[in-house]
Formats: sequence, C-alpha cells, structure tokens
Amino acid sequence: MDETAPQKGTVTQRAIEQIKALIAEGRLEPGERLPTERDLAARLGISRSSMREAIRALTVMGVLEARHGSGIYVTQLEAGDLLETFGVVADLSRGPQLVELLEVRRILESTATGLAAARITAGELAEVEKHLAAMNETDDPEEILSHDLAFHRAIVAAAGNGSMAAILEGLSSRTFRARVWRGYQQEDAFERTRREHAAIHRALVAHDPEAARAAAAAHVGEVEQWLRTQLSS
Amino acid sequence: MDETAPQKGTVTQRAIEQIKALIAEGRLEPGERLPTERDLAARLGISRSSMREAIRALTVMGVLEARHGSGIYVTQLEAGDLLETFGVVADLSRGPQLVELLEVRRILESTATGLAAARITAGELAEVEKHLAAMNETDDPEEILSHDLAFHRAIVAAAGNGSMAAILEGLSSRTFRARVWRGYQQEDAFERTRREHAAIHRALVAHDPEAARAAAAAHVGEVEQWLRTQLSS
DNA sequence: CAGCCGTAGTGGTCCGACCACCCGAGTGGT
DNA sequence: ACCACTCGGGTGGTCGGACCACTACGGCTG
Repeated sequence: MDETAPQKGTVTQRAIEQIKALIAEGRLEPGERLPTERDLAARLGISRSSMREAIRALTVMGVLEARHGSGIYVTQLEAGDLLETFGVVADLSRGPQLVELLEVRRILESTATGLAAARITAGELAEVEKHLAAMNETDDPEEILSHDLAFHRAIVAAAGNGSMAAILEGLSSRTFRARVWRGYQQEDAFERTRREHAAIHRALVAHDPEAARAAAAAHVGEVEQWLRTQLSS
Repeated sequence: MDETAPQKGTVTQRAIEQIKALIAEGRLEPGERLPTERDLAARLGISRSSMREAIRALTVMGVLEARHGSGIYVTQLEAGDLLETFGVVADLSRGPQLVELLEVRRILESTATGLAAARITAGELAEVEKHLAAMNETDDPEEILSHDLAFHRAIVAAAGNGSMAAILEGLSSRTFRARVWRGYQQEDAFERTRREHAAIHRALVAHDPEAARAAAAAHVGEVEQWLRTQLSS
C-alpha cells in the first residue's frame, strides 16, 4: 500500500510536503500530537536525521511545535503562529526595502486604526490609554519604545482581524523599529510623536474612522518620509 | 578567544541566531558564500547535524540557499526571497481566518491597484491587457485562474513596491485561490469577474487612481463577502 | 586551442549511540 | 483511602562518523 513516490527533489523536501499535506487535508488537526520522529522517519522510509530537518523546517514555519521529552504537536495554525517568521524580513531588510515595508505598514495600520475607531470597546480603549499615558510619563527611550509598540498593538487588536495584527506585529518588530528610531528620535520627533498619538487617541474616542485612518497614516507616513530622505542623502 | 556563550535554548537555535546576526551586522553580504557545513559546525563548536538543522531553518526562511555540490550562499535578501513561506499561511488557513486574509488582500491590493493607475507605463499596461484578453478567450477554469493571477500580478508589479507584491503573491497563492474558487465559480461569478476586471482595466487606462482603488476593492470584496456568507451557513 | 574527463570538495543522506527532559505508573507514607 | 515522592520508559536533542550525489575546476587529450 506504500506509494513509492518517485524521487523529486531532496528527501527532506518531500517529507516537508507530505506532512504539510497531511495537515492541509485535515488528517492532522490543530493541537494534535504527531507520531514520534522515529516512527515518522520509518513510515516515510527516510532516516531520522532527514525527518528531523523536515520537522525543523515546519517548526520554523510555525506549523509544528516540538516539546522536548513530550512529543511533536501541530500548532493552532493561527495567524500568530504562522507569521512568527515574518519579523525576520523586517530584521534583515535595509535601504529601499525598509521604505517599502514601512509603506505596507502605513497602509495596513491606517486601515486597522480606522476599523478600530468604529469597533473599539471601553475596555480596549482603556488599555490604549494606559500605554499612551505611560509613554508620556517617562524619558527612557527603551520604555517609550515599549509603550509605543503596545499602544499600536492594542489599537490593531481592537480592529478584530488577527491575521492583520500578526502581519503588523512583524512589521513593527522591536529590532526593526529600534534601528529606524536610532537616528529619528534625535530630531524633534519626540514631541511630534506624542501629538500624533494624541490625535489618534482623539479619533478613537470620537469613534471617527476617517479621522483615525488619516491620523494613523500621517503618523507612520512621517517616519516613512524621514527615512526616505535619509536614503537619498 | 572563544566566546563560550552560556547555554540558552537549544544548540541549534543558538546557531540560527548567530548566523542571522552575522547577516544582520553586515558581516555576510547578500550573495556571499558561507564556509562549509563542517567548518561552521566546528567554528560554533556543535555537531554537523545540528548545524545542518540550523541551515535548513534559515533556508526555509529564505535567508540562505544551499546548492548541492557547490556551497551555501546568502540570498539577495529581497522581499521575494524572504516572503516565500508566506504562502504556507494561506495554504493552511481555513474558516474565519481565510476571510481575514482576504480582507488584508483587499486592503493591500486596492491600494496597489490605485498606485498602479498613477504610475503604470504603456509596456506594463500591455502586459496587463494580454492576460485580460487571454482570460476572456478561454473556458478552461485552470487557464482562467492562471491568467487571473497573472493579471493581478502585473498590476501589482506596476505599483512599484516589491515587498507589497511579495506579500500579495503569498495571499494569492495558487492553492489558496483554487480552494476558494472551487465553489465560487459555480455561481454567476464568471461574467461578474470579467466585468470587474474590465472596470479595473478602464481605470488603469484612464490613470485614475481613485477609480482603480474602488474597482479593485469591490472586486476582492465580492469574493470576501461570498466567503463570509458561506461560513455563516 | 577546444573539449573531454577525472578528481577534490561540497551538500545530502543514513546510521547508531548517548544525553536531557517530561510524564505517568508504582510505591511508600500518612 | 488519599497524597506525595520516586523512578523508569519514552520522547526530542545532540553527537560523530560514514557513505552517496553532485558540482566545479584543472589537467589531459585530441
């Protein structure tokens, strides 16, 4: 009953595709536990080393999760799991590509902020305000960055699209922003950032999607423009 | 002179971070060739097996590229390389998450189409029209899907943001759309799709960004809405 | 000089052993 | 009867070495 699939590509690559297919076909449910590495290797007729590489690949993709001493499990396959590696793109990009990513972020984040303005609840708004206040009460750049991230994260979460939130999370990865800000915050940007955040907050309170969208677009666009001019010099 | 870095996480994970750091710090340029697996393993004081898993992980991320018999090379680190795995998300998502991804695609693709309307050249427009015509002259669903993909790909390419194009490529992966369309095309959607494509094309010819944006948003939004109602039933 | 061809070196695969960790069954005490 | 502890089996993690498949380069041949 074995398929004896002809050789196409490397053995490991085949194993990756086969396991991925099992999940795509629904024969492996999210959270379910897989057979042991040794079993899987024997089943596909490959060595454990190759199977381990395949598992490693799927682990990196966020499809599988290996727990030492326990077993291998399928993740919940939520956007957060699968888009974890997305941050690597932002970490390794540079130059013109950074501007491109910032443009993507501007588009998505402005839309998300607009959606949030329409849907945000009192509780979610309180979370946003917590970080807004905390950000205004400290001068430690590290802490400001943290609350800046949390501020936007809370807003995006209120938009209700988990996948979009996961993508934006990658585009706002800590190292990514730290790199851009390294020079940016030396300008008069601190005060400007606070004003822009205040504008976004006002629009959220007023439940005004259009104003929120514009404010968020302007906010990200400021950084984008600054970075653009930096590159041309 | 060895660092003797204390144990944090698994050995392989450490190796991944170290190589990634080498690239982020610019000590490894895009296209450059790395030392051999055996060298790298010895250098970091780990076994070749573990090093291979680390390399496999970075290969999956699109950071490295292994050429059998030749060596390991750093990719060009362009968006296309790094976002290759993005398609897996679309392939493995289902249910409500598909709607979320389609919403992201609607936002990005409408913006990209708007940008394209403003910037598109005569040559790029000809490419778009080629696929538009080909799509109207066949009834083979498989071929229609191909030209549909190429139609949108050509437009997005004209927007001039390679990173955005790479993300949309993942969100429009073949298997993703095939799954959604399986039922969709049984409706009166064929004719409607052609009309919508024509509308997008008209806006491109007129170099009217706002019209192009609206047409693209409506186009993707149609499918999105259909999928949404499918899920609630 | 052009083209073939062998060989050194690379990644790809396999094997078997051992280590580090998790978990549940069994054991002892209360 | 119940609980806490222990300990063993099974799991993923690591290691070292061997061999295979392929590429690239240089010398050899015509």
